[in-house]
Amino acid sequence: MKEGPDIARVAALLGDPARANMLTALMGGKALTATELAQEAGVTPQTASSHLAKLEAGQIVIPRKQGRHRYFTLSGPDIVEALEVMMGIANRVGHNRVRTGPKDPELRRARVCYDHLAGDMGVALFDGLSKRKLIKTDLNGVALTDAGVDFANGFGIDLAALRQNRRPLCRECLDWSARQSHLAGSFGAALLDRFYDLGWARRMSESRIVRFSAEGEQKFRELVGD
Amino acid sequence: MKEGPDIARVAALLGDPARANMLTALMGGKALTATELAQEAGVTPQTASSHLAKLEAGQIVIPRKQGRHRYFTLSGPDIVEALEVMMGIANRVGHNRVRTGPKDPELRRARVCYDHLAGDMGVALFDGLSKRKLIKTDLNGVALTDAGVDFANGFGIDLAALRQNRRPLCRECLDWSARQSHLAGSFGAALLDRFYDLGWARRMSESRIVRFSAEGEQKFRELVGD
DNA sequence: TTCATCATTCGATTATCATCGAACTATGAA
DNA sequence: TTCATAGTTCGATGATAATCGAATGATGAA
Repeated sequence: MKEGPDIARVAALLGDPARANMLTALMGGKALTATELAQEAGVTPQTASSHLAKLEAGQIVIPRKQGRHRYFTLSGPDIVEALEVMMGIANRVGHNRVRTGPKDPELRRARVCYDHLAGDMGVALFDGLSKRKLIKTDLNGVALTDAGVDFANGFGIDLAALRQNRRPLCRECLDWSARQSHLAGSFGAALLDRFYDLGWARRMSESRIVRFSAEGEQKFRELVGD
Repeated sequence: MKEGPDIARVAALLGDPARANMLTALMGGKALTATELAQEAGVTPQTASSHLAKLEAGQIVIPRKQGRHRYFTLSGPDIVEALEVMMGIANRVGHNRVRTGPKDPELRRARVCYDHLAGDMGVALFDGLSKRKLIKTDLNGVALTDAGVDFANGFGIDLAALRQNRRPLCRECLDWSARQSHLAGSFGAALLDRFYDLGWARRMSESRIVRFSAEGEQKFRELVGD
């Protein structure tokens, strides 16, 4: 006992409902102000301020001052990873929130998972790219095929730039709502960016929902080979 | 807000020091009894029982009754993953436990990370296999090379059997003590098993420490090309 | 059966912490 | 300057939950 790093301190910081709501909101990838986070968490600004001070002291979030606002972001990809894993666990053991709001169906359909597409359409994307043999999955994980490289270039994705990053190009990410994998990694993020740029989809404000336009969805269906 | 699975409930279960200590102990891979876990956590049996009831209700651990003992194990690999990620975060932000016991140096040298080798020697293994080009790391992660496959067969590892499993063969796992990657996945686990079988090393009881014999260490050094 | 050990339940205590009202500071706009 | 908004600090309140002593049930050993 008394071995190693202190998990409890980190876990306790994620273990309060108000803080968990804030962090989940920050998984959207956008920096949010203290008041926005207070609303997300459903608490008063005073309470939110106290929570944010704790999260900041624990180096879970990083504040950035701009004018009279303070914008908060998650302190690193490891935080995202931790939240993702815990969502997977919570989903597996059936720890869903008591009230599932009206936004729930849309969320399960298409949402942003920090920077890539998740939900049913995220899973469809993964399956579609696999079926078209643009990505392949083996025991070592997911990888882009030669055909996939050609596709990426044709689709307007600069693979060379992505490779600059230390981050893996392709990564599986367990989708808590669909119980299947969707595509993460820098390639997954780049795909979603292209969907935005092409006008196929856009982020709903104040939410993780990704809404596709009619044409956008049709193009998407063609892409995944439906 | 009010979207998705309830992270907070899971995180709160991991967020108590006593429970975190218990779970860390279970990362050793062995099933432990309630009293053993009470000792690990540094609390009385009554308190431990209360914690274990909570963990069981939250499906974080699974009890198995045997005689008058109750043996507990982690409920799935996702729990291990969550604990690992949180250790990484805790280490990054410097949340180490206040008292670092006398076992600390040995732990940092060689310990079991659920089922594979971690610590300095775990990192040395990863580096050694890379240098000998038995494994390779690219943007898609770690993979066994052709030479690596030959090596595994010669070393007494049944890759065909490992492939039965859905689990990835090779996986990087961030070592919290060395701040570098060591080798996880079913191949990583199989390697450690062989070290045990060959008598190179053995598990210390009541701890995650892996202790190498003198000859064992020498063989290990040859293996990693020192 | 009798005894010892493992584990749980109950009850009481204690400490921690989330919460919010009120007051205060800081920044920007008019 | 004056006003409005963003955010924090302080203090009080209330609820939750961790802890352990004592008692109870359950299993195996003698």
